[in-house]
Order: sequence, then structure tokens, then C-alpha cells
Amino acid sequence: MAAEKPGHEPNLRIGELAELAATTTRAIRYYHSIGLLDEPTRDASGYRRYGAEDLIRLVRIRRLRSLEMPLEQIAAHLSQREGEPRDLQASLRELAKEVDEQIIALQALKERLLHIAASTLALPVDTWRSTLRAQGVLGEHAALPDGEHEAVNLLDALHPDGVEGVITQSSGLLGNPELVRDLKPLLLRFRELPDDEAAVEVLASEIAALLPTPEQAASPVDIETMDRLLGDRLTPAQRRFLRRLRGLLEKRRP
Amino acid sequence: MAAEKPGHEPNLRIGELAELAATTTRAIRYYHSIGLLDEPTRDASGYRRYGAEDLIRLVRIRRLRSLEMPLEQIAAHLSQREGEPRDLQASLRELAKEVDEQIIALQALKERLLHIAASTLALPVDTWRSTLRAQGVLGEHAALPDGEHEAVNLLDALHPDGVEGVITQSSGLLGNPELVRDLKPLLLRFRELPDDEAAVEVLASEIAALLPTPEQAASPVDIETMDRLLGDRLTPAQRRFLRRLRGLLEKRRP
DNA sequence: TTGCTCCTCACGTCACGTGAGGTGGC
DNA sequence: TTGCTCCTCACGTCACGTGAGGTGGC
Repeated sequence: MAAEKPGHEPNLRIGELAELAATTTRAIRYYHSIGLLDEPTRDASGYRRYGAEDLIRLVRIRRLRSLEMPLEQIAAHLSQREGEPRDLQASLRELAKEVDEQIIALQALKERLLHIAASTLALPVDTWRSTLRAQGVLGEHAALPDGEHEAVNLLDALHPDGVEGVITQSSGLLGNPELVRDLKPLLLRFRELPDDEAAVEVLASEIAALLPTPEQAASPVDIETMDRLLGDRLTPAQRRFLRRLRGLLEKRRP
Repeated sequence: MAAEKPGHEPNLRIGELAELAATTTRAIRYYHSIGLLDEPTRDASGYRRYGAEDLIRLVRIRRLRSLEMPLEQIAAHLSQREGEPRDLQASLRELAKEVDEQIIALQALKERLLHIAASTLALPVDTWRSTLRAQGVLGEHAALPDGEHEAVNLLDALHPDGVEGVITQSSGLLGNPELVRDLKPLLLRFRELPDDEAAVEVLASEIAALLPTPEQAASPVDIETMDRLLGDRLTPAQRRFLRRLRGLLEKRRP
């Protein structure tokens, strides 16, 4: 009777091992590369040969991975002697907490997405134009002046909440019909401002007199930055005017 | 009067641009590298100089990124002419749907985590031993035979639901007190099985006669694989027995 | 001989973060 | 002169997926 050689320990090839553990050969080789799973012995032709111990460890790795535990944590739990389920329990609770935080963040994100998708998604210029029209600052059929197209986009970019934020922020101004009425001719003068020191000074003080003292020190819309970025769209006189106006408004702060 | 040179277009440096858009210089350079944001002109010393257009586009990129839109999608939306908010709306809804799927998956994961954390987290051997004791298959103070330690770990690894799955699956057997009583002496004979063809055959048919015909064709616990992996823990007679038993059980299938 | 499995590089993923080593600007 | 900003590589992230090019096993 020929001696029946028992299937001596390591007799699974990597593909079989992967299938038994419901994973891929690549994952297994990766676990070898990071030292999470020991390299097994090789057979005559260089193939890896795995035994029961390998399968047991691999399945444990995969079970913890299916709970989204990072490989480093898995390594820590599997290397430490088996008697410490406390630690594992704590880790699992910690993971659950993290998952919970992710859920909350994703729920908020989902709300934002649906909210924005449900909004008009209008271009900043369109929103701006219709607001000006509604306030009577712009005539029903008048177009925005050429240079203001980009200015509106800039306003949109500079305010954390976009043009809508700007509108909300300035609704105190625009909501006051008398102010709007008084401001209107002054804005027209701004557009035509001559390169004349006296004219700049007069317009600045007239507008400053109308504007309320801002409640918050630093407005989210940075007038200085707008000035720099629109530099070549404004005449030198207009730029001097903006700086002057800013100076006047600053002086009023306590 | 010296000609007042207006801050001609590109006058922001990368750091200022990053701050205005609430992002990092590295992100901006990355957007250049993938062609999402055009490289601006350079000043005399090689520094990038940005203008209003760049800020506007960067802020739009960042707003869409804050909604977790992938850069590739952002590029598609920003490159196409502005008149198509339909597309953007559809993309946002699509993103919301994906986020929703993630939320559902994470909720399930969280349940699994908490469920497992709340369980005993006992070692497979411990679970197995106490089940055997509860069923009277193992005496109150008896230990598991040496070779079975690994066998239990293997059972655990081979079943999708671990030892608990094995126990549930076989509870039909173990829940039947008469069967357990009859099986008990046969299991003892298995442990002591002599290398004798007749003994193997007799034990196989006796046990096969007791076992019910399995309802499902392929059991999740692959007896063949267990045999291969435990090869050197079983005597040749025991391995022959397992193959024989398997043959007998297979023959009963329709 | 053919198709299957295995082997070892090595690049790709996604959106940047983080030095390293050097230079310009105020 | 000093500290700040900028520059360009280039590696690292996390857990693998995906060829590329070649060889062993049945």
C-alpha cells in the first residue's frame, strides 16, 4: 500500500485562498507587502502555498475591513494577544461614532445640494439686474453698464454667500426708498466722474453723508480688493473716490 | 502729475488669491496642473499674477468642490457656455442621490458596528465549547481535544457568518436531543478511528444514516476544504472516512 | 499545444499635503 | 539683514486595481 501522504499543511494557492476569503489575490499580496499577513512558503515553482492559519488570519482581516477598519488598526488588534476584546469593542464603538459623524455631514451636504438644485441657479448678473430693477435703481429696459458685468461677478466671488449674500447684506440700503432715490443721481455722477480733485471730494462727502455707519467693522465684501481687481475698469478719479469714501466711512467708526 | 498707473489687470499673487477664495496655494497650482484653471502671466521675478477673471473662476470651482463635485465634472460645467443650468441642476440632483446612497450604506454599517460591539466578542473556540456543553456533547469540565482548536477556527473562517453561522446552521441537528445522544458515541469512535477499511465504512454509514438529508445542495462550510486544510491533523483513516461520508450524503441528493 | 494560474514590477486612483532646496521682495 | 512669499520637483496619502511581460502546471 503506497503511503498516503496527508495534504501536508500549506497546500492552498493564492487564488484558492482569495476565493475562500472572498477577496482578491492582489489584496493578499498587498497584505504581505505591508507585513499584515506573513509571506507563506513557496513551492518548487515559486508559487505561494498557504495553510489553515493563513486562511484564518486573512478571514479575520477581511471581516474587520468589511467594517471599514483601517489596516493599521486591524494589524494592532490581530497582533495583540487574543485576550483583549475590550480594546476591540472600544475600537468598534469609535468607528461607529466616526460613521455617525460622517452620516450627519452627508445629510447636511444632501440638504445643501437639494436646496441649490431647487434654486433658480441664475447667473450673478441676472440676479443683480433684476434686484436693481425691482428697487428702481435700474430702468425696466435699461441694461447694466458694460464694466459692471465683471464687477457683479467679482462681488459674487468676494462674498461668502455670493451675490445673494451681497443683496441680503445691502438690503438695509436698498430697502429704504428715500435712500435709493437720493443715491440714484449720485451713482450717475460716479459713472461720469471727471478727473477733478474737488469733484471727487464733493461726491465722496455727499455719498458718505447718505450711507449709514456700518454695524460691522469689516464687511465681507472687501472694497479695497474690488478696487484693485477692477483697476483698469475704473478711471483714476473713480479709484481716488473709492479710497476717499472709504476714508470718510472709516473715520466715523468709534 | 505722474501718470497714475491703474493696478493693471493681473495683480494678485497666488497667496492672496488663495486667501480670497478660502483655499490653498497648493490647490491652485494643482488646478493649473490639470488644466482646470489657466496659468496666469508671470511677473519679472517669475511669480504668478492673477486678475479678476481668475478669482471668479476659482471661487466657482471651490463652491462646486464644497458640494463634493469631482473636479472633472466641475471642469465640464465651467467649460460649457453658461446658458445651461439644466445640466448643473441634473448633476446636483445626481450628487444628492449618490450622497443619499452613501448615507444608507453608512447607516447599515453603523448598525453592524454597534451590533458587533454589543455582542460578546468571544473567541470562536469559547463559543463552540459552550455550545457543545449546552448540548451535552461535551462534559461540563472536559476540554476540547487538541486538534479541534484549529478545526473550530477553520469552521469559523469558512462560514460566511463565522462559528455562530455554523451553530445556527447545525442547530437543526444539535437541537434534536435524540440525535445528539445517538451521535455522541459515534463522534467518540471517530476520534479513535483505527486504520481499518471496514471500520471506516461502518462508521460512515452509521453516521450517514443519522444525518438528515441536507436541504441545500452546497453547504457554506466546505467539508472538502476543511479536510485539505486539516490534512495533517487527521489520520489517514479519518480523512478516508470524511470522503466516504461525503459520498454517502451526496448519493442521497435527488 | 492550449488555456489557466502564478510571478514580479510599476503605474494609476483623487485631490491635494508636506517637505526639500533655492530665490525674489520689502 | 531678516522674515515672508514665491518657485519647482517629488514623495506621501489609502487600499488596492490594472496592465505588462514572462513562466509554470495540467
